[in-house]
Amino acid sequence: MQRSMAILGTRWKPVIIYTLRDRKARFGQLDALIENISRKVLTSSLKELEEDGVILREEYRELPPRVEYSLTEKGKALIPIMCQLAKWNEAYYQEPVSTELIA
Amino acid sequence: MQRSMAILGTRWKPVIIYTLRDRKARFGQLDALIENISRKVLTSSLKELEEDGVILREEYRELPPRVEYSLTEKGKALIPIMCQLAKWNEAYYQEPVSTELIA
DNA sequence: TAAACTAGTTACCTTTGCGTAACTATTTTG
DNA sequence: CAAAATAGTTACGCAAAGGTAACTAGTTTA
Repeated sequence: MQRSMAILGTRWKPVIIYTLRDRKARFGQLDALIENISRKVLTSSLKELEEDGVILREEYRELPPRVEYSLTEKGKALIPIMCQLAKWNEAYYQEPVSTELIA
Repeated sequence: MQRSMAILGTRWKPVIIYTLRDRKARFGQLDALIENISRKVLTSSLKELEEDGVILREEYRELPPRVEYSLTEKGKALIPIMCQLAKWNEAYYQEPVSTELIA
């Protein structure tokens, strides 16, 4: 469990994986699809998830450049888990104790 | 998903929930069961998870004092998810890229 | 020639997460 | 009287996570 958390235990990485559950996506698409994430965190999270074998980065040497991100087999194995995590909140949602805004 | 991550998106909270999947536990037990966690992070994580309705804190006014932590219904709903997350690592384990030690 | 598009990078800063170690309060036990 | 046990708290500090804004490079389009 601790090793899983060493890979996934941040606010944004599970959101990125969840967003890639049913599509490949380009950098700019991820930036647009995921509300509130900054490009900087997106860049570094993608890089680390690639190093950890969860996502695949494919660079097409075209003009303008195109880079597509998708889940590896290891990453795809997380899809049902991420979906359950997303549903968990919907089922048990309560107003946050601290007034912390989340879009 | 972002709301789920606002509650769970840290390295230790999922580990705490996983540890409580099949038992109530006292503070000192959790401290002993979870390798490498510090008492300080344990304290603050337990407090926040209680505020978020995931765990229940029961204080028995005895001597010496006894406090038991367990999962609420909302927390119990996470048990299968946490178990799958733990298994995910075992199935897809590879040597970490960065030499980051995890017990 | 200037603007737009893509996929970032860079600099700078703030906040959160986490660690270590020492300390507290209360009562029982030796 | 001192030590042990329980459940923390407190002080201090470091590193990682995260945010904002400006900038880069190469090419296509107006």
